[in-house]
Amino acid sequence: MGNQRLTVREIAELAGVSIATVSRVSRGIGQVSPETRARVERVIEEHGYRPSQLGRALAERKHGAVAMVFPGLSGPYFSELIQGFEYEAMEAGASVHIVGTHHRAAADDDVLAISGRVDGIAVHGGTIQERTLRRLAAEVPVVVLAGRPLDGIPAVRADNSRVAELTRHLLLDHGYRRLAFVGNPHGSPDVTERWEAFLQAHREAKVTPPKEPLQVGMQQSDGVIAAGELLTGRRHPGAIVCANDETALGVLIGALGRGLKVPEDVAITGFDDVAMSSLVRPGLTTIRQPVRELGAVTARLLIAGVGGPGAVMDTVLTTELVLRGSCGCP
Amino acid sequence: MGNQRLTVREIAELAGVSIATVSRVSRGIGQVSPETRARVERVIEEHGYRPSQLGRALAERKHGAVAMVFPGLSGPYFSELIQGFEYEAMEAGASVHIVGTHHRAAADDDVLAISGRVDGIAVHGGTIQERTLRRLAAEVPVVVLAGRPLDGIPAVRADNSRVAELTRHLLLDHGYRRLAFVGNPHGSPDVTERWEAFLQAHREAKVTPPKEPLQVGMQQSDGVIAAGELLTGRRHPGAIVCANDETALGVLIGALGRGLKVPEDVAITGFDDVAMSSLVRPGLTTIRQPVRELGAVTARLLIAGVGGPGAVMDTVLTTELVLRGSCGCP
DNA sequence: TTGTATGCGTTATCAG
DNA sequence: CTGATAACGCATACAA
Repeated sequence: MGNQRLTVREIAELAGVSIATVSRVSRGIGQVSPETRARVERVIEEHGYRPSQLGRALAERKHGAVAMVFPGLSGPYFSELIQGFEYEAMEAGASVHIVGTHHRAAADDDVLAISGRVDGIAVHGGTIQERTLRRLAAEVPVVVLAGRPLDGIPAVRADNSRVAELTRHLLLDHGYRRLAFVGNPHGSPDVTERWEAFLQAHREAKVTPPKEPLQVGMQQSDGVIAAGELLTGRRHPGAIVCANDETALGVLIGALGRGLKVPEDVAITGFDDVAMSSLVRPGLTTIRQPVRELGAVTARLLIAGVGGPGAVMDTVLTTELVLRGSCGCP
Repeated sequence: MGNQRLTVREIAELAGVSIATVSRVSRGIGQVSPETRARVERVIEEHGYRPSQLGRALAERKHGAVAMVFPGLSGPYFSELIQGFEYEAMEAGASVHIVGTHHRAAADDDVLAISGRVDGIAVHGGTIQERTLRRLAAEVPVVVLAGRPLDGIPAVRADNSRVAELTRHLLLDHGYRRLAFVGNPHGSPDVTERWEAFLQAHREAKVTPPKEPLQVGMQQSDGVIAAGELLTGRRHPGAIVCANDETALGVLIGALGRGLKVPEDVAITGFDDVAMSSLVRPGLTTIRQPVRELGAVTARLLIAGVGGPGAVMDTVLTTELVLRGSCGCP
């Protein structure tokens, strides 16, 4: 198992040609006589020769690989995102590296270290420090995924401002007066924009927003915790706007577990429109973002090559308000 | 953005030393005088020099990278698995590649192609053809993840035979007579073993098992479909044993959606013990497997180096029966 | 302690 | 159409 691989030289020896000819045959380019080609191909086939990606990458000064950096693989959002990225990259013939930061101290170093192995890196918003990001971009093409463009670093993201539309819907169409926001803007550009859109809608509607968001993580368990915080006292908010679907589902579970009725006692909304959101009762009102497409677009951008004159600096994908039962809609 | 990287030669020039000395300093090994070291380190720091992983890998004949091949990133099982693998590999200083086959025709080729970029590959059971697997193992160390060892290829997996214990519990403790099995053994070694354990328990209990499993996929939506198949007629099974939690949750949703009571009208069990399984009502009776650990162990094995004399050929992690409400337990 | 020279596996540029 | 040879960026045995 794991035998020595043969090299061009050995194949050349075996086929009685030069290494240049082997290279031409194995890549299918250049002028080679049919007989020579056939002979070399036979030897290659016989010995299962496969050119070393390493040697090739070194000679071509190009890795044929891209990387994606994200905090962790928790929940359907990141699964979809990575899947979209990976699929698109593989289709384009690029190998895919992943780096989960997992809030490790060494994460920034790991990200910098990987810059020497890839032609481009997609960094999920809020996973590494800004200075690390800048330094990284000085070494290799970078795209910020789910974050804002920074200096010369382009971004691919979804339109978070639609949270304003959702908030208006809750305030104006349903008449809720006291809304809560669940999610931590620190460290997540997405959550920051959603919180800002939430505030913006309050200002426009001349309704007093909560002073602060309820700062919890992005996982379902965090939603359960949030429900505990928000729904204990007798005077709880009429509607809870969550930064993503996973926390919203956690809040939903927490609310139902407390014997509250949704949306009669409390309305709940999310962001993402993950699969589960249409399956729960009541269905979760949310904002659909094309997560998979987000990953795919990022991969395409990275492979096409970022930077250069007239390059795309900011790609914002549209989102869509999805009304289900949890906000009070029928 | 994406500037030219400096090479050893340039740093050597700038520091007024040879490339060998730069290499020694950047690797922190070998004998270098304190003054020289300090001078070189200053130049390295100043210019943000970082040795090319490529050149290094080529010279050391070692990539410092491992890969994991899996069908797709659907659901918490694969998220956890990859996370365990990735975390462990990064801790060990190895970069991580991922390859999703997505049932693509070119998948086998992609897997073979990546063999030239890594020091070892973990292949999830049932994702590529056996002959591809053998061929791959001839080129690079391979570990089968969630499958059986094959020839010289070692495996890391969970103890699926515990499904027999679960099945006995349903047959003997609860007295169900007609059980159904949801899952497609073809193409998944795990499901094959679970189905066999299911049959085995029936034989031991002298109860007639169903002739065939209900062959659907592994996702929640497949469970919903399965519920449609199994729960339409008046005479449905008393208990439904699902190949994994995700389908079980789908069946649960389908059952509740039909107005059936769980477990009174139909019992449902799963496999994995994903987070959601303890949150739903009734709680899902299932078998807990250490998914994350599975990924971690695989990464460790790959990095330690497979093959060689006295190497571990088969690692089976223990599983645990988790009784909750969905089987009829209080 | 430091430097020189060679090799790692490929591609690419020239001659022939 | 084919071959010799120089990069590519680094590590390392060997020499100084």
